[in-house]
Amino acid sequence: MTNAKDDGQREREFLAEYDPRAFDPIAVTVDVVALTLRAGLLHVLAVERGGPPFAGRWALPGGFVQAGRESLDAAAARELAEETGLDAAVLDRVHLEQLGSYGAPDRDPRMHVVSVAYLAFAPDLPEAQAGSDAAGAAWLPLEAISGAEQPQTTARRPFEQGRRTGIYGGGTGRRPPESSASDRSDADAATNAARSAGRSAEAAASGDEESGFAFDHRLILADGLERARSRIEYTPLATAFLGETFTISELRAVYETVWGAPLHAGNFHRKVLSVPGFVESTGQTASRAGSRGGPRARLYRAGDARLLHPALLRPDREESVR
Amino acid sequence: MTNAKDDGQREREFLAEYDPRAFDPIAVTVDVVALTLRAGLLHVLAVERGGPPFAGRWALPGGFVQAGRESLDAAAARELAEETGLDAAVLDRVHLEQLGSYGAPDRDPRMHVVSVAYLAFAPDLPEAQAGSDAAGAAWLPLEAISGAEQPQTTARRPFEQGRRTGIYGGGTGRRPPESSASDRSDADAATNAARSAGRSAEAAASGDEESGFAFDHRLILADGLERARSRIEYTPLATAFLGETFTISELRAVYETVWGAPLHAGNFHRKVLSVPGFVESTGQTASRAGSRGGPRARLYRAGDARLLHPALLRPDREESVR
DNA sequence: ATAATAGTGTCTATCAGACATTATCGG
DNA sequence: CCGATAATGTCTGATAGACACTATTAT
Repeated sequence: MTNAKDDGQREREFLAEYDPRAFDPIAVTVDVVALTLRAGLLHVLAVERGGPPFAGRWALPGGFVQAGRESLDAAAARELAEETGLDAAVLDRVHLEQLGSYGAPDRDPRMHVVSVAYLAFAPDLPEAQAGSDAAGAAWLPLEAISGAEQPQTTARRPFEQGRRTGIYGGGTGRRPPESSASDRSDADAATNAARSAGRSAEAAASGDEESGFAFDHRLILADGLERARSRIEYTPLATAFLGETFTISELRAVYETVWGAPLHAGNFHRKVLSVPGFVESTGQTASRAGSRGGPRARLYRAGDARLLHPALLRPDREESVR
Repeated sequence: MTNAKDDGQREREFLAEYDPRAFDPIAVTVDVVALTLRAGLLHVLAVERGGPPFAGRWALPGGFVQAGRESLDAAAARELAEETGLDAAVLDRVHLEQLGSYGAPDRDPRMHVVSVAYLAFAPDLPEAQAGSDAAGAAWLPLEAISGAEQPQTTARRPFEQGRRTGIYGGGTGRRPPESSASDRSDADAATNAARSAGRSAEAAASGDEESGFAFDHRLILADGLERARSRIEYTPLATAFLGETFTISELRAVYETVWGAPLHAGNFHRKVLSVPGFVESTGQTASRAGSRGGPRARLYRAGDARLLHPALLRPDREESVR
């Protein structure tokens, strides 16, 4: 199929003449949705923009990809490191994966900017450090931002209201339809990348007034949260929110917080231990019990599975699925 | 938090002075992994490159995003339309979703190019039309390309070897370990976007000799295939490979071809009909039976579900999961 | 002592999958 | 007629979830 004549020659000539500036430029940035658990609440890393556009507004940590010098993954890791002030050792324990790309022409008022978004799961980290071009950085509790990106349940904090029973805490089995599934509920369980790009940015160039987020970062955040909820179903990544060792209860708290729904302690316990490779015992026991008593829990560490089989499926979303 | 003083004024001044060419450029392209079923085999749309780099090699259809004028989704749809020569009516029936972004600095010899990859599911379409900068376009049968991106089963064609029983065709239940899971098997079932970006392109700037694909398009294709296998588990998108109406057997053939494994006809039939919103009856019957006889099958069309609950899980991959 | 928790046992409805059966059609 | 297929029925093992119970700890 290929005329092998002197392709190499022609390619070299072509490249010598190639002018990278011969077209309208599009800038490429990475933005990171970095999630962590602090005091039983999901937090997202945010920076306060130091300069225009959107000076003074919150934004996801991120920045321009260094052309010709780094991959997208490397750029995301670099931005995350700059904004958290963490050394490589700690960053090794942070899970980082690509979320999706956002490229509406008007999502940045300066020019056409394509942002490759990343999703990070981090254990509880020290306070954030403001990077170079940011006025400040902080872990924002998600509840303080908006209610729209919360799960389909009305329960905001898992532990507050009357305890429900059952691993998926339904009591009577399935829960009532509740709010007539907003358009956001079409976010796919497996991947929601399809929704990510090129939507005619509702809140784009003007930022999102309600949340205070710059650009379309509130949309990216919402997609990241939905992805996080889905990821912990099929992967052991919930352990990335915890330390080296942890108890089953701590792991359950991760699920309850990310999903926003209480789970049945007993069933969850048995289920986690039954999934091969999810967690492995350390043989040790927590030095102290919980603040409200109870036996001291055994300690586990993350297993070697990269996928959960069978998966830990979320509470039924039957009605919100159509 | 925002000093509302004269932010608007400062933003306008800033934007007036902003120079989009003040930094090293990165080009942004979209590339489409367009899949279809022809004669019972998965085919991918490919173009033969008309000019350097990689002149004469196969590549995924794609091209540069038009700066400031189109979103990523729009660019992908445009490239797909150009390369297939289809009108908007037919393209409406093609499913298109974002797959992931690839941005290794050396993946294109010309300059740093970030490619946003898309995945398309299309019904059987007429022959492809070569676009402007392509020497030719064709639907390539996947088997002719390489074996590496095939599913974990050794079965290449579902219908060939001795028919296995059971919806997931195990006969004795679980299948033997088979090949010791290559590194590719870590591809996540829910989403494999994490693997997509910035890998230090093994076969990057030199293209992939074995497959004949330019750039890192063979990697993108492999990721697209894995995503396709996963997508039809949790979504009704398998119907996107079929016409307006279809029989359950035709739908089963889609699954068998994409997964590369035979399924049990009876169990599959019952399962599909039991998932709410997957398919809905047209009340009609196929005008003719299959080539080898049998009763005429009833015709269905795609239902209104966007997610399958419960999902149609793939045959057990227990051993390949760790 | 009281209350909450860790961990385990058990029961039931549901479901995946193995297997069987009947009716219908093409060759 | 023969063989393959569509569609349905039935059985079994596994599992999700409801519920109960014991032992252990903090307050």
